[in-house]
Amino acid sequence: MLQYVTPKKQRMGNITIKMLAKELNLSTAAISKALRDSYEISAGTKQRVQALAAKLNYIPNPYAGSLRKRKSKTIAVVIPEVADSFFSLALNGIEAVAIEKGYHALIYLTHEKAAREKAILKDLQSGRVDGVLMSVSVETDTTQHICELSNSQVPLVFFDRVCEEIDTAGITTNDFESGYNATTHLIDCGCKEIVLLSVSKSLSISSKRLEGYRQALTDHGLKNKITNTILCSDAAAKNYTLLTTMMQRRQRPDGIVATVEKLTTTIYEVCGALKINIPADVKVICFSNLSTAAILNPSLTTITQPAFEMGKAAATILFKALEKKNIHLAKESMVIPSTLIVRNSTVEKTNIFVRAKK
Amino acid sequence: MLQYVTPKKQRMGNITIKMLAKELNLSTAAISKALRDSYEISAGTKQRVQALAAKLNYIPNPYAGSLRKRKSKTIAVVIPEVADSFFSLALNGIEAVAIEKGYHALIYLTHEKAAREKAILKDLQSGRVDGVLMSVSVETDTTQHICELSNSQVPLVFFDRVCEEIDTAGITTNDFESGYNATTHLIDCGCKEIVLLSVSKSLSISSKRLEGYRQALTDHGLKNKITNTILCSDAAAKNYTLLTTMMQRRQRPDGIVATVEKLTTTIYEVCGALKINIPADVKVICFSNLSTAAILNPSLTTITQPAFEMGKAAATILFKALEKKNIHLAKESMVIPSTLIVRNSTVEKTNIFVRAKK
DNA sequence: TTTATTTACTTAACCGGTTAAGTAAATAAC
DNA sequence: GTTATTTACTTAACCGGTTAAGTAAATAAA
Repeated sequence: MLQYVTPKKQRMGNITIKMLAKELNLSTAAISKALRDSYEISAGTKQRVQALAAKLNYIPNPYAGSLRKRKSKTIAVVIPEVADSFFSLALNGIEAVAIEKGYHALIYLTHEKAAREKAILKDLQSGRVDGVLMSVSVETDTTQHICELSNSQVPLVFFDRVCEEIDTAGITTNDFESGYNATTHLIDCGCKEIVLLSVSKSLSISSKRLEGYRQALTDHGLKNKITNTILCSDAAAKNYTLLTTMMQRRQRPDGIVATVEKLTTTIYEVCGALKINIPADVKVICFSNLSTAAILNPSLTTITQPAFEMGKAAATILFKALEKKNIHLAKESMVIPSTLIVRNSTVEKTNIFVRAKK
Repeated sequence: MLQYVTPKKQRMGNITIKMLAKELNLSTAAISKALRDSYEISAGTKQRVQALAAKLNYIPNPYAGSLRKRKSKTIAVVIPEVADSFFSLALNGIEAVAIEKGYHALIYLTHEKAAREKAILKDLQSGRVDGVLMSVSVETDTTQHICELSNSQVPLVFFDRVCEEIDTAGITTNDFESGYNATTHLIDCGCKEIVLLSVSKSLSISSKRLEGYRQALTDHGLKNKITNTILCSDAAAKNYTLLTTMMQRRQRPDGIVATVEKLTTTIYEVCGALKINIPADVKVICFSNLSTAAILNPSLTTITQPAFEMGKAAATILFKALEKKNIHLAKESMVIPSTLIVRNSTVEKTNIFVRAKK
């Protein structure tokens, strides 16, 4: 029953409107209109056209329509990488909305390279997409390429890593607060020597999280520690060295705020190698969407961003702009709060396993 | 210096070949040829055309060319989900090759639904893409929609989850062997009551891993245990219940082979809740690409698939087929082996942290 | 009955490129 | 000096749809 009968040799190209027209002795215009259920076509003709189209499995060529209508029904998603919980969840949210709206999503990875980002955005001025969702790369320190995209009438919505110089919508999370809360949590846990690990100086999220961190230290009488930050890189090996040095210095940190997920592994490995106990010797909190945070050794206290929701919100706003004209995108910006989830990397082991939710 | 000077109000649409032609008093054909460096155009004219194109930031409309050339320079990637280490790494590999070849990648998520998969593949018959890379959904139990895509001249390459009824290339890993090795590893570790957790009955990878598991049990005198398998679902909560029941039954398993990554969390949580010690009471090995496997509690023994390489290989083969005609795709199939990485979930804790590689 | 309107189409232009075929002028061959 | 060839283009068709404008026949209004 599940067997598939090989169909008779199919024509080379696909079925076109022209073929339907010839078959039914109608003009291509009539076919086009019949398929779009135009009032100009009689019910009977519509029936015949639609029946034949279904029978021959007619599927319109999307590019022909795109050309004429100057709409591609396609958006671009430009992100630094996809092998990252935050971005893959966000992409998931974006795709969900796109599918629902009948749009297609092109994916582009910058791998944190400004040059790649520039090349991608330049291509996107071609009319290939109706709009762009993006999260800027770590390397991005100029905005000209983004400006040029904006100037060529392509609606753009940022998510997470926004570019504030550009007058458009940005979906962010409460980075300042989160940085503040993460730091305060460590302070509450008794940390005095808190270090912040960043991965960029220019990124909006980095500087906001940093500001939150500094404010928290200031508010809690640790203002003299606010320069306790370390700029990590993209290379895990480099970071391993960097963190090893850090954990061996005279005034060893007793608290770490990691502003990016991928530093988690390195931190755990360095502490493991140096026999530094988490959380007894050093408490660790990470900005992370790792699904395995709860089952790490020890389980990881996180600031968890609403990744899926942010992707969804960004896409929703973009489509709103694509559907209605004259939306001032900048006014559509949103902030969706992150959640601080306390686990064993900042409090003594209780070994409580939380029931999987939903 | 990094300041961006707002450009003079730009024209509505983009620059077209027609505009360049008018400006230079040439035909559109001449412009087109000049831009493609045709021998039919004089050096001087080419210079002028290219200079003006650069000055006005001319970017060709991709859909106009696609329509005429019947090539979209775009491929589709159809995968069950993206928030999964294997697929995001594979996507990464795919994108790397696509970019290099000047192709664009559309991403489609089936969310393991056969209906979504069908709708997507139907759309892809439109000429939207030149080729398709896919990993079938768990629900897929018929092949008609895939046959139809193949029949409409769209080259298709499977990766990981192949569909053997279709005569095309498939990039897989050594699933049988991996199932065999995983099971043998547990047997070597002393397990007698080994259970295999699957997520599908029909998926090629599932059945191969299962066969490997059964062969291993048979080869080691545990043939009577080969029906010790549990079919899990997509819902974490359901699986939690399922596994809780399993771990409470009279003959409790002392070894678990989880054939999918996402079961890891549930297994750890259930064992945690029931105070079952891993690896003392039960040893666990997972098919997984989790970057955090090494820092889990306990660190996780895995069968790690070459995800990035598989994506890369699949894309490479697809592009080969797109560039040269008459490639019999089925003959291009490849098997890239997975790696068994022993960690603390199957052997007594040694608390060795391995240095981050690379 | 005559004119106005509606119905159900067709014609043709258009989207923005590519490319086969044609052509005038310059250069080469005889 | 005449013909053949090459150079450097132009013209026009084409890809596969959409849509503004036109039209013949049927129906409604005057």
